[in-house]
Amino acid sequence: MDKAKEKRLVKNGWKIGSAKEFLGLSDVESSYIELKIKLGTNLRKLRTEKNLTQVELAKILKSSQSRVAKIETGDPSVSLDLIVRSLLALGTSQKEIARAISS
Amino acid sequence: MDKAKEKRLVKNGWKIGSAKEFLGLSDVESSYIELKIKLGTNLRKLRTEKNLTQVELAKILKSSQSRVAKIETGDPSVSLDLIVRSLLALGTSQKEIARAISS
DNA sequence: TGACAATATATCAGATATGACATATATTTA
DNA sequence: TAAATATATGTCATATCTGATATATTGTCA
Repeated sequence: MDKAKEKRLVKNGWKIGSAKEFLGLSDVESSYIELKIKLGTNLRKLRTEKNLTQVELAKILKSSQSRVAKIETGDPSVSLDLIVRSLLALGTSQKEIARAISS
Repeated sequence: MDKAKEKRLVKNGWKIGSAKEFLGLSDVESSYIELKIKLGTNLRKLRTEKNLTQVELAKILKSSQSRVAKIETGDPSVSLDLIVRSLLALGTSQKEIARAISS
C-alpha cells in the first residue's frame, strides 16, 4: 500500500471514503489516517491562531520546519505520538484533543 | 530520564502528579504518558469484556502476546500509534477513543 | 501442594520515525 | 514585477518502535 499516494489523494480533496475504496484501505488503516489528518489540521489551526510560523513552532517543539510541515500536511511518515506531543506542547488539553478527534 | 522507572512508579499507584514531580517530567511528557496509560487500560478493559486472552488479541492485531502486555501495562516502548490502531482493530470508534481520552 | 494457563519482563534484529539539511514551491511585501 | 518570507518535498544517518522469542511471574484449579 502506497501511503504517500494515499496522502496526496486525501490532501487534494478526496473524501476518506472514496480514497479508502480506491486504495483498498482497511477500516482500521483509514480511520487511523483520518485521525492523524484531523489532529494535524488542528495543529495548523492552533499555530496560525497564535501567529507562529512553522520555523517558530519547530523551535518550541525542538523539531524542524520540515517536520512541522509534514505533521500539518498529514505526511505518512509522521507518528501520532509526535502529533499529540506537539498539540500538548502548544497547550492543548486532553479534553480539547478528544474534542478534535470526535469532530 | 528513565522511562522504564517512571512507568513502574505509575503502575504501582503513584499519581501522575507525584511521579511528575519526583521525576521532573515536563507537562507535555506527563500528559502524554497519562494519555497512553488511559488508552492502554481501555484496551485491556475491551479485551477482557470480549473474553480474549492476550495471545488471542495478539493474533487479531498481528502482533505478539508480549507486545499486548506492554500496551496494557503502559510500557514506554509502545507508541500511541500502536495503541490507537489496536483499539480501532477491536472495533472502537473514534468517538469512543475520544471519550476514553476525556475520562 | 503442583501442574497449567495467563500475563509480565527482557532482549534483539529488523522496521519505521526522527531531526537535520537541501531545495522546490508558494505566498507576501516593497 | 523581484525580493523576501513561509511552506512543501525529498533524502539520509541516527534514534526509536516493532514482532518475535525466551523466560519469569502470577493466578487458577485439581
